[in-house]
Amino acid sequence: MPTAANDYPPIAVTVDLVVLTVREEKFQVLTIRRGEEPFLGHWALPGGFLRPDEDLEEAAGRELQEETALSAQQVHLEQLASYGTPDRDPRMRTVTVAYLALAADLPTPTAGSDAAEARWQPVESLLASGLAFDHGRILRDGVERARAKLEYTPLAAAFCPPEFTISELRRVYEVVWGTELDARNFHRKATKTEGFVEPTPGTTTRDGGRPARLYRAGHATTLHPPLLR
Amino acid sequence: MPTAANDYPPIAVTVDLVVLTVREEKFQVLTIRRGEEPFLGHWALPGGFLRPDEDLEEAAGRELQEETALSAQQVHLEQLASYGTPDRDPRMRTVTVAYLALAADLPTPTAGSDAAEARWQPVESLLASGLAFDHGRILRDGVERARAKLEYTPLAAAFCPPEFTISELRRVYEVVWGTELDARNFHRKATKTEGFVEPTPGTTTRDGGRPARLYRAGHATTLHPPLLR
DNA sequence: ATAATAGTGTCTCTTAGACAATATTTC
DNA sequence: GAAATATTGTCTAAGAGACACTATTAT
Repeated sequence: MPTAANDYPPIAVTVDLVVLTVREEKFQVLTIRRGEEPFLGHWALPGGFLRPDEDLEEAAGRELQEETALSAQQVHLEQLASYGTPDRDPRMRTVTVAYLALAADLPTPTAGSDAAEARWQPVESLLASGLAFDHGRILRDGVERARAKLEYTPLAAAFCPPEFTISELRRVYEVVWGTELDARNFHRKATKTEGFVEPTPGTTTRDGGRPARLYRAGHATTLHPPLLR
Repeated sequence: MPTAANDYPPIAVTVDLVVLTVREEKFQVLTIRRGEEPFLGHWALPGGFLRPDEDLEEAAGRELQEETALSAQQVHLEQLASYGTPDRDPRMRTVTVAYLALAADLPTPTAGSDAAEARWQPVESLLASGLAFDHGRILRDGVERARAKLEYTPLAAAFCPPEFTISELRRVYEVVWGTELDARNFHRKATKTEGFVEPTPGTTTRDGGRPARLYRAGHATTLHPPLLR
């Protein structure tokens, strides 16, 4: 209930992105190398200021476009959480709204409009080596959100190209969860869970062996029953 | 990545609360009647400005204390989401971080430090009659979050007093979900799901009939298996 | 005794997980 | 044919939901 906005010093609002993908059989995140202090040379999550006339999700989509050349149509984008610890940025008081983006492993340039270096990095090693600001915590939260959502939503398909095989979908689960799944039981569950995947006429042999049917993402928003870890 | 904060006009950051409880067999939310324009006389969610030295959750806890005299120890408090549509407040640009609070039906004064009138209202009728600002959307998101979390977390106990019966726990599910559950099957699931509830030595007859064993909330953070709707 | 709520047992159906068997490719 | 992956089928154990039945209180 704003009553006296001027009583308080201004707070900068930023939007940060946790862009996740499955790449080379590893769960990876898009990082930017910082070109200035503080944390010069450290890796950080991409992000930037909220502009005066932008909605939050709009700002997230714009940053995504600027940093990855991925359009919001090609990725799943959802709000993750906000972070506002008073000293999270030593220069000024900032509150950041973090967004989670899940993308297929496209041949992404990963070259942003900034001169800053951009790179995909495996989530686990990056969490161990550390990130600028409180981005380690943000990444951890994003990874946990993604892992949890695979259980009860059809979101694994967001890590796949528009048409994919059941094996490709299964590998997403295996890489994101870090577990092994029985290919035969997974096949049955994925194809029988209402609205998870829908078959296309096509097949492919890109994974070797017998040709596999190609599927598209279904229309379900929730998996019944869930695919438990 | 803040580079030039002064390039942009200041944005006010507020914290709003969706405080939910089960009261008189209905799913209710704490509302405040607005004492000034805009939306004078309309119902709104409690909330206020983020102070210069406060973390987000700290501000949420403070507002909760001010509005309900409930301490953060007595309620479950978690971040819900942030809302920042440019015109969400006609007076100025604001971004609000909404928190979800789940409380037992204590004999709450519901009299805040403000002179504003505070009242518990049934969620459904309030969503139908409308709320100030975008608080209808925030409430809707909070209600949906609460409903979903009952499925796979032991959070229903947050709506109960420290010691409760299985029937009281079941009524939480029935009221929040708006469904009827089989008392016998529910009893078996609740008591057998690892870490959901743990028995105490006591019993009570406050619900009538045969004395019921009293339980406390268990230590689990996730229910295996989930209690599906 | 009757009403009310608590709690246990039983039965059936569905699903999960283990794993055998078959199908269709490439080399 | 051998190797690789896809897909279907079968078996067993566990959980969900329907519901009979027993237990313990108040009136």
